[in-house]
Amino acid sequence: MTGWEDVRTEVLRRIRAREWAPGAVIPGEEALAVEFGVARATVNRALRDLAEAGLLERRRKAGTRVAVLPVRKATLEISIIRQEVEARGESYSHRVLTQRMEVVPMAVALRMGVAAGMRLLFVETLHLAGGRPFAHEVRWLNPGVLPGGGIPDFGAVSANEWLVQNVAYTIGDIAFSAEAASREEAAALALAEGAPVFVTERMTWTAEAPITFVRLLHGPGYRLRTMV
Amino acid sequence: MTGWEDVRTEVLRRIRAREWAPGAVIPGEEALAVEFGVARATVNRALRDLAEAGLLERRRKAGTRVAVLPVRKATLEISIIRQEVEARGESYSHRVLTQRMEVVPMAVALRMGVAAGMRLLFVETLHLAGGRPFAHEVRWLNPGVLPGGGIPDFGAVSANEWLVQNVAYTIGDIAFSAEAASREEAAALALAEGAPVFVTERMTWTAEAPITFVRLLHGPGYRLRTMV
DNA sequence: ACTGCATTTATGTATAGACATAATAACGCC
DNA sequence: GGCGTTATTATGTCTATACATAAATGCAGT
Repeated sequence: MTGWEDVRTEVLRRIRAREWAPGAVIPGEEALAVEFGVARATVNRALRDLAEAGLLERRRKAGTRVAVLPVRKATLEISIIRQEVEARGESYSHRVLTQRMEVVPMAVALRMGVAAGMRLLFVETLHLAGGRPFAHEVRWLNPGVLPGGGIPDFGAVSANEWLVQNVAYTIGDIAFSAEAASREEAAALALAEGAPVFVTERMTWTAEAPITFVRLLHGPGYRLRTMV
Repeated sequence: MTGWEDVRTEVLRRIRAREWAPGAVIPGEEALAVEFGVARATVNRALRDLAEAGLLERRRKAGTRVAVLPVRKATLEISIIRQEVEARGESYSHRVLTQRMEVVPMAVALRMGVAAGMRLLFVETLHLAGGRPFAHEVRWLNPGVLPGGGIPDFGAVSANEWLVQNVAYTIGDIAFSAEAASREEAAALALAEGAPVFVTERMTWTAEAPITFVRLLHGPGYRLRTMV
């Protein structure tokens, strides 16, 4: 009955009820531990959790205070396209439209942090849900990171899925935006030119080298949702 | 030198190096604790952290295994528009275009979980960065949750900021999409009709009642970024 | 074989005590 | 008063131990 989640619930209640006002310092861990009749470590676990959620701000010596402007942190699950399609109950397939070594455009070279004029593997893929275009993907891939040296067969497994399973786990960053579809993009997705598309751009690194830059387009109707 | 973060680093290295293959069960906490010369609680902290990141899957009794398809979890910081504008070094201002009690459209009533035909407070706001339109906001607000009963002055503080600071902390969900701007939306944002707009829709609840439904539009050039 | 119960086991969590660390606050010096 | 040094203090983390809990496994009885 007195686990760290109970402590978190009670602290959350006090924040919501404004018993502890935004910006105010709340009692120390020691004091709360005594009050709730638990160990300090238990209070610590609860407060740390709330701090990670952005509701509390903690600093050594300064104590813990209720966040004035709680930065809401939403968590997105970036799933593999096949999973996403299959979760909708549709059958997934994909077609590789282009696959060749190509000189990277300046814009991509800058984002990937490689020298301008460098040749990287360029892969263009159309993802289909139930036979209809679902997403259009353009990807630049650093062949240096591919294990075995050879270029895998992206016709069998999609590039993203292959990378996730075969290249070391990575760090990266993602950006979302809305753009008007270019002529080529519109054609691939069976849309009118200039139609609004949802753009996901993902840059991925290992500790040392850039792995891949992906630009993924979804047509109208696509929604990216946060988890609860 | 042997903190939980060191343990996490080493475990992460083994996953990346495929010393522990995806899907494979890794040694138990006890064994790792002995190997690393730390307490089991320290190993637990490290493994729990990696599990939260989606790289490990843990089940009681079954043990800990390396995730086969690691669902990448990206975290977004949903900041207040004023902060976002000021972070760009531009001056923020906003204009309330409409504010009145209005019968909710069916679509909004369904999402908010209120009865069709109910009257809610409707607020339409234009957010400006450096005097230029930055975002267009449409909001339905449940007046029942407003403390004091009166309707606040959204001309002075923006609705979002006021709510964050004055209403109890809440739960909600967010969805993003790309749409074509309607005639009215385009006019508000000084865009051509049909231009692609980045749409953020946010639904917020307290434990009991719906608080607000927001539809926020950003014009071309807007990018939503994840944190590292 | 099959079903249901008991056993075993790995993770989940709680605890008291200790030391580490960062940052404020207090002090003393010029 | 202003500035640098030291003391204080709240959080951060580690340890050892204990018990809780979920779930897979094995056993027994039908």
